[in-house]
Amino acid sequence: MELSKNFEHKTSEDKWYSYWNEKKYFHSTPDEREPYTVVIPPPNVTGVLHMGHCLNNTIQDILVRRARMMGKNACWVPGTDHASIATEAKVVQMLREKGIQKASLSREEFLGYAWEWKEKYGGIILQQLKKLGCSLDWDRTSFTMDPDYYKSVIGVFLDLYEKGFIYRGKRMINWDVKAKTALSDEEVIRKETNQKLYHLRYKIDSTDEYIVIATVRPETIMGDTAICVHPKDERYKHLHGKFAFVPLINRRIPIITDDYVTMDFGTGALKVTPAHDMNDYQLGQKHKLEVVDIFNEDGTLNEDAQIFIGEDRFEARKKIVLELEATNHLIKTEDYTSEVGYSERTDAVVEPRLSLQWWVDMKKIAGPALEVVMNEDIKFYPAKFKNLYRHWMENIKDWCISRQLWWGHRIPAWYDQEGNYYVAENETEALNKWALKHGTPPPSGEAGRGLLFQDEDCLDTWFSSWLWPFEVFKGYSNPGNKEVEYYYPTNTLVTAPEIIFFWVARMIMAGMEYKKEIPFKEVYFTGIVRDKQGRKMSKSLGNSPDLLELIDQYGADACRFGIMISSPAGNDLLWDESSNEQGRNFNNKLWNALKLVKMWEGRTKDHGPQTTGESNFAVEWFDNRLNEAKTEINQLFKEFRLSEALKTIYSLIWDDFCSWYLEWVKPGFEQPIDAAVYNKTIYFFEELMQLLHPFMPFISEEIYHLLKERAAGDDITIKQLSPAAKTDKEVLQLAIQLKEVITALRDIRVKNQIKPKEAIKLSIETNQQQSYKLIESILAKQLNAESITYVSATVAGTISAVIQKDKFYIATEQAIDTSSQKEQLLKDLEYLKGFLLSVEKKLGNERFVQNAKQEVVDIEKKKKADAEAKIKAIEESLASF
RNA sequence: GGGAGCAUAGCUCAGUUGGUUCAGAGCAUCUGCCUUACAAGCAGAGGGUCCGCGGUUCGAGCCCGUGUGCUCCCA
Repeated sequence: MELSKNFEHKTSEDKWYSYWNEKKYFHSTPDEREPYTVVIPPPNVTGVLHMGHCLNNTIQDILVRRARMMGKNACWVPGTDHASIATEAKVVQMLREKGIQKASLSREEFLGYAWEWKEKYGGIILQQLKKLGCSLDWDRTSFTMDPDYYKSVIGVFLDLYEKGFIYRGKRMINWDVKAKTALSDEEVIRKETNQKLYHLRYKIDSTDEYIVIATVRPETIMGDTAICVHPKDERYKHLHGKFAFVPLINRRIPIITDDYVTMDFGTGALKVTPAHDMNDYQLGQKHKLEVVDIFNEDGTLNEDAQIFIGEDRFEARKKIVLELEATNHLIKTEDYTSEVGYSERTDAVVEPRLSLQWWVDMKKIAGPALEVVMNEDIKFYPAKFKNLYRHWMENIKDWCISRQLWWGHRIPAWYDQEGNYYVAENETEALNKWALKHGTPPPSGEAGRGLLFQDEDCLDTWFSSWLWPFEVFKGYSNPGNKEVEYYYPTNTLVTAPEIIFFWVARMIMAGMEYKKEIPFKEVYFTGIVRDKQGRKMSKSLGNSPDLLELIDQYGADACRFGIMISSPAGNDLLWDESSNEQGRNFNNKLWNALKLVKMWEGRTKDHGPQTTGESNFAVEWFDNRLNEAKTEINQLFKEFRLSEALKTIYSLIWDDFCSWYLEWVKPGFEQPIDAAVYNKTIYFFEELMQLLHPFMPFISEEIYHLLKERAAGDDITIKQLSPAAKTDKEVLQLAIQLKEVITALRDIRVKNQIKPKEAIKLSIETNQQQSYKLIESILAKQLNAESITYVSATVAGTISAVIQKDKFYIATEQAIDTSSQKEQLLKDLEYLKGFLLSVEKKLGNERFVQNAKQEVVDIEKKKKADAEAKIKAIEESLASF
């Protein structure tokens, strides 16, 4: 069969992915084998694949595919989460484009549109994972709002409420004015922002004096209910207990003292706005200050502001500054940088807001989750994240779980007219609780209707995704079922460190609370994908390439290679498109090696002229080298050093297999190849493809099938890796020596400008002639030597070289440039003498000989002997000039 | 303000109880090759005060202290 010039990734990818799927290779059912379970970090339904997904999912696929090839029952569960804020924003936008206002719709109508949107777009990202080659069990695709899953989320809420772990409370929360919902602390991104610090003066009551405060938020002065100074601040001592007037609205507010105030910041006088600042709120509670909330939920000013009613907060800021200036209240303006909170999803500046929300009391649930990480029941890779985790867990704050959104799990709480609430599975249950409280029989049918109304809010998305590791197996909705018993705890969680608190910590809490067992045995934290300049890839910067385009251009295997080769374990990676080129080039290399081997297929011959030492040694060596590499790779996988494992495989294939082995066994032009060597070569190639398969699944499957005819079902995806065999150190060592000799003598050829086509006559002066006999014909072929002879003295009129302890003489037609040789030998000699000196010094040091381990001393002695032998050889060579 | 991490070749990084000829790899660079698998390639080469300073040790890229620079997380 004629092979194409290059590997054609497009046809190969489609062909093999659908083949694997048809064969159900990725589908898992419980059996007697050991399970290897991975649940995908559910991508957000609104998302499309980006480089972070590429890294994260490639890693998972590598682990899963390798487990599948090592006798495990591998199960990788796909799915998505409902992403309440992001999805609701998308749906609202879609409606707006259709000319529909959300406010004009009922909750049911809105949810109808939302589901429609989810059905249409929500699966895109999962389809994209197929393009990447991910071996997910598609029959298990889960969604956090699937009916059973939904019920479980509600069930968990009820249970935690019953246990007293959930409460409702009025507290300061992060308010997203765009999405009009509360956010948890983790959903707020702090960014350095350039601002202005305005110095404003407030008139003191009954005097002509003023007090000057500094603020970045002049638009909130209408919410001021005090001015606070440090009790020891001499500048303000005479004002203690007095009152000041808020400019423009003339509210009379007290001047209070608290050592919370930093004297040397601003003017040392702080305006206190309890409704609109976290710290001011606490100060307000301590001093029992009035709370004046001047904002609407969309960030515009309300009637309590008295002025600029209906204006947006930032518009109001501009206008009030002008007004303050006009009325002579603005003293000066300074540039100032500080951190401002932005909504993770909408990028709106977060408004601190006093609000009644639902909370999880984290101190009650976090304990066991800290324990299992600290004692390494759950192992973190890299381990440095343990510290971060501990710090957060030990300073844990309550979790605000209510969101003022419709898309999500609706909070199962019902209110009566008197403001009492009843947490229950459904309205009937709530009515029962209401009846119990009021000492009446539960109303039925029409009588109960309209009596209670359900909480309008829904739950934080993470309140559903923290159940993911067991609920994808219905571990809560159908406890003790066969699947969850088999697959849980899962094995490896692969995720980004930025969601360690959002998700990882909370999954551990949920696992410990509801399964009394860890949710996963190890967590592998990937790095962040950055661009060449080290900037995080993001939509707003526009520095994130389109992954599907890259796959189209380079192929999925090349993209997987590109991201993995530049990804040191657990560290951020600087990704550059050129790494995909490296992947594509590697594909090309593999393809060409295949073409070479296939050329031999019709030309095998039993005991042909190629059955010589060269092939035997080459085969024996590569067999050992392969097993040596397998052992290394096993170890690297144990330590999650996947990038290193890929580098090892890359070098094994490119350098050892292609550059050395194939050249050593390659027959002359149109010459036959020994059948035994050919079969061994096919076997080696297969083994290499198996090692490579988890990293580059498509081309490895393709080549596996082109190497020879395969029986039905003989596919690399499910072929089991054979264990690493013991290696013969002598063979490996001899090959290293052989390669060194070839490289050094090639260097001499280049330096003496001997044309590649020009044959040389090689003489070797050595005391290990037996070893050279084994590799003689390889040497001859690799160096284009027409003859190799063994000598016991210098050969006159040749180029000489000293490699290790042996001397080599190259006879050529060309004139010899002895000066450069001599120069090189002198340089080597000088280095060796210096080296010898340092070794002798070490050995002459009594304390070294006494203190160092015996093997270290022995090594030094060997170094000394080797150096002396080599010096002798060089000196002899030099003498012959 | 609190905590964590990093600093090794032009770039990205290995360097695993301190001890081989230990100063490495890949990419990039340079030189020579269109050698019948591969120019997306082959052969070869150059390149580093292991951030500065001090200490421990027979011995430090590795351990300790300190300074500098950078990054991240939390307030």
